[in-house]
Amino acid sequence: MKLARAFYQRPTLQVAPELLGKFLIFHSHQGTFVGQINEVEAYLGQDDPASHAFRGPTPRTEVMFGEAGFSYVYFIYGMQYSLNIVAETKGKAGAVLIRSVIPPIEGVEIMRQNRGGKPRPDRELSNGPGKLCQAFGITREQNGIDLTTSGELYLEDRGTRILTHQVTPRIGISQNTDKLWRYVWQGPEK
DNA sequence: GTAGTGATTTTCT
DNA sequence: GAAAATCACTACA
Repeated sequence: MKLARAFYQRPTLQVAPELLGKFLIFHSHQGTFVGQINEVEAYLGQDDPASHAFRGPTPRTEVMFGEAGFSYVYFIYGMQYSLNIVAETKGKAGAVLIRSVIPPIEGVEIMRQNRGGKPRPDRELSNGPGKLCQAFGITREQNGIDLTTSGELYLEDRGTRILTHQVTPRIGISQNTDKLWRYVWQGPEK
């Protein structure tokens, strides 16, 4: 079932690990994409220098200060988009970066086309924040979507049980790297 | 398998 | 003007 507002309206560090194993679903004009989340990172606000929201709200980050359960999509390194899910309550910044969805469940052929049409193993399609957005066709048009009311983009719990997951420092940042706010799930049993 | 580096644009200082 | 929550390609082992 679709995750409700209450799931997101909790501390970011609590929401982040619970997103592991959930399904990311996106109905675009291209078709339907589904993937299972297996890697996330938590980004706070005032207490996290690595967060975009650290210096207070700006036009880019205002959605992180808004209601929980919204999407936050930003452009980075002149090349790629990244998808976040806003947590915490209204007025308090916090978001969870969706780093990876493995395996791609639905729309795999369209994902491969979006990723350049080159022959790649499935796990190469969406095992990174930039790759996942490219595969799903997510851009800033998907910024600020309410995941609890939208029929376009949302998260779903299909009853997956997470037995164990790893906790490590976050990737690609240069500040606050001593915090273990990256959560990695080994994925479904093979 | 690992290591090094260029691409390219949004955003804030 | 500088830095950035990344990726792909190349070289080499």
